[in-house]
Amino acid sequence: MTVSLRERRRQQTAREIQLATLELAHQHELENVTTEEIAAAAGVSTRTFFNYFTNKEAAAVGAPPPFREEDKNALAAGTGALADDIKQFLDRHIEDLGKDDPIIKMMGRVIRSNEKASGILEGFLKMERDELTDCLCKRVQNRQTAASLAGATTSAIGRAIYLWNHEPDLSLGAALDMAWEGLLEASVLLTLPARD
Amino acid sequence: MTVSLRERRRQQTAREIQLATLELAHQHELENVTTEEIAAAAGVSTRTFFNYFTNKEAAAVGAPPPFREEDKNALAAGTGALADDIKQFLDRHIEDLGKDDPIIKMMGRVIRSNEKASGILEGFLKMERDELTDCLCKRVQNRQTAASLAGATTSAIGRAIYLWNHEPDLSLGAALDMAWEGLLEASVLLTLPARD
DNA sequence: CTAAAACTTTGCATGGTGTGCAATATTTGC
DNA sequence: GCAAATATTGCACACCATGCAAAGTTTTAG
Repeated sequence: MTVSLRERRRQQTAREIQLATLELAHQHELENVTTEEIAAAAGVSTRTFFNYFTNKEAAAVGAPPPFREEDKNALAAGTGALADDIKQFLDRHIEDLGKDDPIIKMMGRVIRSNEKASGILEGFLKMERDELTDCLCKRVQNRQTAASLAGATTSAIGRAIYLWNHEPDLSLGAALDMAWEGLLEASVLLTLPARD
Repeated sequence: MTVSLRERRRQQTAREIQLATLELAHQHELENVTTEEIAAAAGVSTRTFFNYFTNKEAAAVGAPPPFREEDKNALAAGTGALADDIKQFLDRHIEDLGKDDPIIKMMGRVIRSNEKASGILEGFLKMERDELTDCLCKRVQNRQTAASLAGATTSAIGRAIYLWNHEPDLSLGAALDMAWEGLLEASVLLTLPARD
């Protein structure tokens, strides 16, 4: 077997704790929920809760799905227009995110109302941004350019999730398309010499 | 007088607490410093510390200088190329930031090693981003475009501060120029139909 | 100038947070 | 099965953050 029973149980417990955290946070706001309540809801001791997550905000955020190696390689080695290759990369990643649909929706609410949680997410996003910057450095020479592209790209994901959370009838993919259009139009405007 | 004695003393105390926090954090890492130590170093009681800031991370971040109303108005009403008007806006803001030079340098270190602190800063930055988005909505029709521009702009500030913190011989203004160049080049690359 | 109103500082009590440690229980590889 | 590795748990402890009430300071107005 590829993963041991132990490993699977660990993942399982971590997920149960995250779900318990998000559900309680959804009902009472995370700040009004104690770690004790979360642990009880997840069926573990308080101490075990802290063996999995250092605090309830980290439990709410969990471990966001990472970029796929294959997608990163495809982006770094791509030969199409840069914008198209990045968009394809984003589409693939958004697809992965969509699989955790309910978790992400609940998380969105928590993060908008909890600074500590948003800081923890920001930490993950920063790592992703750096990862993407390194990857894009293989397509563009200047590191600042790569960093700017990576920043624009990850914040498009952020805006897409925001839109999707606030517009009930929008699919995650459609929200990404809107955010992406906005990014492309912004790029055009920034390169324009004179006003509209 | 424009501000009362009370108000001036409040600002003063807040600043003393922030400085005490940053100095202690600089020596021992913020997480190893207790609120009690910070309060003692700032010459106030622990309870008073909490009357000013809800936690030590907030004390480290303090209250970042806001955008100037005049600059926002100039940007919203500007008639030059959008890129030029935004750059001018940024230059003015960076000038304000430069006035708190030592504070920002110390803060940078704290924020890079403390998730809670970076979440609090992220909260301020989000407010600035939203402010800028509203402002740019007067120059561009599509809100997603404005949001994308605002995101790219504020993250250029972030990258400039990062560069300035890591390259000893770089002025804050020069760092902004580098980050800005990166953004412009990224914009060109995103609008290019085929590969370089 | 003074007295009441408004606000600030402080100590104390209290309950939640997060870690180290040691005992107990479970899984794994042999 | 059994020993090694890993997980879970209770307990103790230090720190964090808030409410409250008493004491002190600044402001305002007569």
